[in-house]
Amino acid sequence: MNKTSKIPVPTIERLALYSRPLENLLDNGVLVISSVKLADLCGVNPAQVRKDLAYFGEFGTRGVGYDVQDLLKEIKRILATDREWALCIVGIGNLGNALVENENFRKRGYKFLAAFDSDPRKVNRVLYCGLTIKPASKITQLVRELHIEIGVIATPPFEAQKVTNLLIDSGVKAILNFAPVQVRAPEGCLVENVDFTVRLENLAYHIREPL
Amino acid sequence: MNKTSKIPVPTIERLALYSRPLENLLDNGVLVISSVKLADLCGVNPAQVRKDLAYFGEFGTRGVGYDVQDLLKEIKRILATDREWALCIVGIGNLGNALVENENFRKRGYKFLAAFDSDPRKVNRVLYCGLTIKPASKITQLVRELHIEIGVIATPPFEAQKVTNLLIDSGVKAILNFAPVQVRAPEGCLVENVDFTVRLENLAYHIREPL
DNA sequence: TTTTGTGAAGGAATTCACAGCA
DNA sequence: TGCTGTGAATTCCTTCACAAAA
Repeated sequence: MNKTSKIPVPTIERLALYSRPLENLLDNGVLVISSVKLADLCGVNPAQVRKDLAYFGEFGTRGVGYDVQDLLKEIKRILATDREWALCIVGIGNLGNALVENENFRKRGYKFLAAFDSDPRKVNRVLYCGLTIKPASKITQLVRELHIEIGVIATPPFEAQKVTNLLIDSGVKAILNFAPVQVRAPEGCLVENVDFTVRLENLAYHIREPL
Repeated sequence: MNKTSKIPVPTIERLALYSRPLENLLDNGVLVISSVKLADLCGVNPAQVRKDLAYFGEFGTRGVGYDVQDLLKEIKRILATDREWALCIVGIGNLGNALVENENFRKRGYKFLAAFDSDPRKVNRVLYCGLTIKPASKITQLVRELHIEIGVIATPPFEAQKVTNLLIDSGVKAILNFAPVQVRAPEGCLVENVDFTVRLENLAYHIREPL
């Protein structure tokens, strides 16, 4: 039975959310958790938790709850975070540097195998994580050689679309874009645009004086 | 007529999205834009654009479209980005530094007035943007003195909830949290959790080999 | 009894399709 | 004619409420 095609996007986002407290519970030796408790930890409705999980199988035991370790393993399997992913980053400014050095990515299996910048003054600099910054002209070659699957963009906005196209032509399957423009992907390639100012504007709207 | 209470959250997010290409259009001397073209630039449905805008008034001209300058002004008024917002940041690691130095925030009126870190080695360091890092013990005092409205958190995860509580007690109205934990806000205070790894896991799910 | 898994109900957001106006 | 503004239809997601199972 393949239900994959009808799974709501928000469900996927929440699976990632559920895995965070589950990791803590596992570390703290908690063996079993109910949908009510997990929901509470994540700030969602308990029925939501059960329904989200039920899309993928029957992971719980009625009258008992979910085995923490099993559930975490299942979620990781579903999200494919039980394996390593090959990433590259383009644009090593303050933000790009913070991303490439970020331990959270590494801990979850997201490994940066290459870092690019178009600024000749940055090329050949060695990053704290050990990577050497390569010129943007090497993107296609290295993405192919290293089998990079996800490209992270932290360039200035005016370069972001060009870099996106280049990465996609080179074979990456998805783009995580931090440049403050909406980049477009040709069909078949996935793009996530992360714009911090959009989040701030959202907050500002809700706390501002009413119109 | 106050429709504010029934406005969908996604509508607010999209208003921020619409404003980006509108700024470009304005810079390029484009005077008028149709919902179809704006929708195309943002990757949404044209009816969506019209409906979103219609929640707040009648900004367009039938048969013509929307005046770019007027529309942008209206959106900025709605989102309250036609004024300045006082921010502080807690946690000056790589990411915190990248955020506080980020020109995009400044350009949109989000001004960091204070930066905090609990690491004594960082305290008193002067940042590129001119701010001096203050000890976390000064949070309450400075947030009050500077009338800081939004707190940005870029601490390690285990400190994030404590810092959240402190900021809220000190009077901030909203929190933008970059620490990879879901922080909880007591009632009345707004929190946005931005977790990059959640975005990556979302991408990974969609490009992985099917289960 | 407790808690899952799930059909049904309810609610929310998107898209359609067209009336209304320039 | 061309494009907005909007009720109606549709789609999508969440929550309820309870049967089934341990």
